[in-house]
Amino acid sequence: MHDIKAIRDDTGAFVRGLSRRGMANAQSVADNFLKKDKALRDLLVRLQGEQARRNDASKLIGQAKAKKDEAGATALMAEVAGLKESIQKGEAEQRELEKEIRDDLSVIPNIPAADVPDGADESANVPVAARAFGKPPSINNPKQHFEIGDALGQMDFERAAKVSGARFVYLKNDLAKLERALGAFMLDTHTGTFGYTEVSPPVLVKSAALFGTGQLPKFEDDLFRTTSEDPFWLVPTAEVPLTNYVADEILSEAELPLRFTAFTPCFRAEAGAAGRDTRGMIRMHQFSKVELVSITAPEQSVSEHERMTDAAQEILKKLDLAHRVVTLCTGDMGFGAIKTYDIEVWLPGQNAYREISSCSNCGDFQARRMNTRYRNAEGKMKGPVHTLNGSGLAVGRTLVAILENYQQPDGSVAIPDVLQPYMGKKVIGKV
RNA sequence: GGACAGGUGGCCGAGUGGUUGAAGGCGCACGCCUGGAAAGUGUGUAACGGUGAAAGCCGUUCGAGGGUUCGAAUCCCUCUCUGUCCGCCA
Repeated sequence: MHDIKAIRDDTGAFVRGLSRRGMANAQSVADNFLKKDKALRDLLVRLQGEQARRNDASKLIGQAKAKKDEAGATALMAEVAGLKESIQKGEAEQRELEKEIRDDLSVIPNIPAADVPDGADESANVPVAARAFGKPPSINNPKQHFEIGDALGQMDFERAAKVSGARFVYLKNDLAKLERALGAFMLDTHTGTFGYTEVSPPVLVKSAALFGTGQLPKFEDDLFRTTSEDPFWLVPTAEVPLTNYVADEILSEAELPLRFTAFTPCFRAEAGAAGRDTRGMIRMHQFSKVELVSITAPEQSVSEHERMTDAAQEILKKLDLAHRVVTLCTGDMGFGAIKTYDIEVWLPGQNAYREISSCSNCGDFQARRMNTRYRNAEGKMKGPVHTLNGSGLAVGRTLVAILENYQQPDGSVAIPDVLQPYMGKKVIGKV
């Protein structure tokens, strides 16, 4: 959520930022805000003058009554009665205008950071050379993960379709255990090496939480929800409950940054993704993910973003999986982000790098929506915090990457060294 | 799901229609006192918005939203959250 004052004070920056995102009518969008903002402030000047007169008169009425000056009181009451209608009308107008501004504002995306490359879509994303890791392994006739899983008899899409429909899967035996092992390994790394606090959060949340992180109101179609009047929503990512943990709170500067990690299922309707990644586990309605969230002071967020990306990459490094990192261009970034790194892991079966993590700095955008602020040590209010989130990592896709990168000629799958203690074995074979 | 009790400033806690943005306490800041500290003592300590060069002035806010009234933290309605008990239950 943008600060209307920021739009007023530097309209040019607002328009340029939205234009870089590909919004064609950014200027008229800004003009609309300026017009409504002016109308609201003009209204407030008038309304507050009337309220001040009413308040003064009401105090005088109290004094007159205390002195038994009924005539004086009656005269004052008559004066205030005239103001009443005008004030009530003005207040209704004020509510209406404020709601309009908020509703308009709530669907405007964040402004990209200065160092984010311009571009319309993913083809304009820019690799971060210094973050590249490893080389794709040479594998003869590599199989895709669903072929491997099916041959092992431990990955069953047919039965999942019978029970739940498309985009669901049953994992069994060692593959089910591998998912659990990955979650534990990722959590242990983030808590042990990077100081994140492990959290087991709710995965059903109220609408306000999804507004806070920016999924609502604009992206309702991507979400699953309950049918109740006041619905619960299934979280599309643990970013939602982890970030909203601090919603409507005033934090103290000394406790920042806060770092949370959680291993949860995620639920996405994948509306509009028809025909994409229809085979295998790449794009599911339900998948598990280890999420990273940081709440920081504004001046900390840029370095925290690098640190968070380091933490996510560390998982892939320990698993010895080749990957690269790209800076998303303006046209490919999510709604709330000012800058995003995507981590893409090599999938031999697809002969391609595929996204396995996305780490975003959201600046104060979510903090404004959630109303999360902080005070300094002297107790002075410093304003909204910054928030960041990243996958550390998508567990389902990590499992896919392990199957495809560690596949053996005999159809078995070697278990990466760091996971062997969690799995209690070195190879996954046919049961 | 049912019953009852509650949501007041950074925290605790008074306050049931009138000069209350809110007593008192804690905490915090600054000063006095002290060799230094503690104790004691004095003063000050909300957010958001409007206006203004600034000082300041004005408005709004006592869980949220409506309403009654000249005037609401105080009365009415709706919602929400918390606590306790009952029911149900992994």
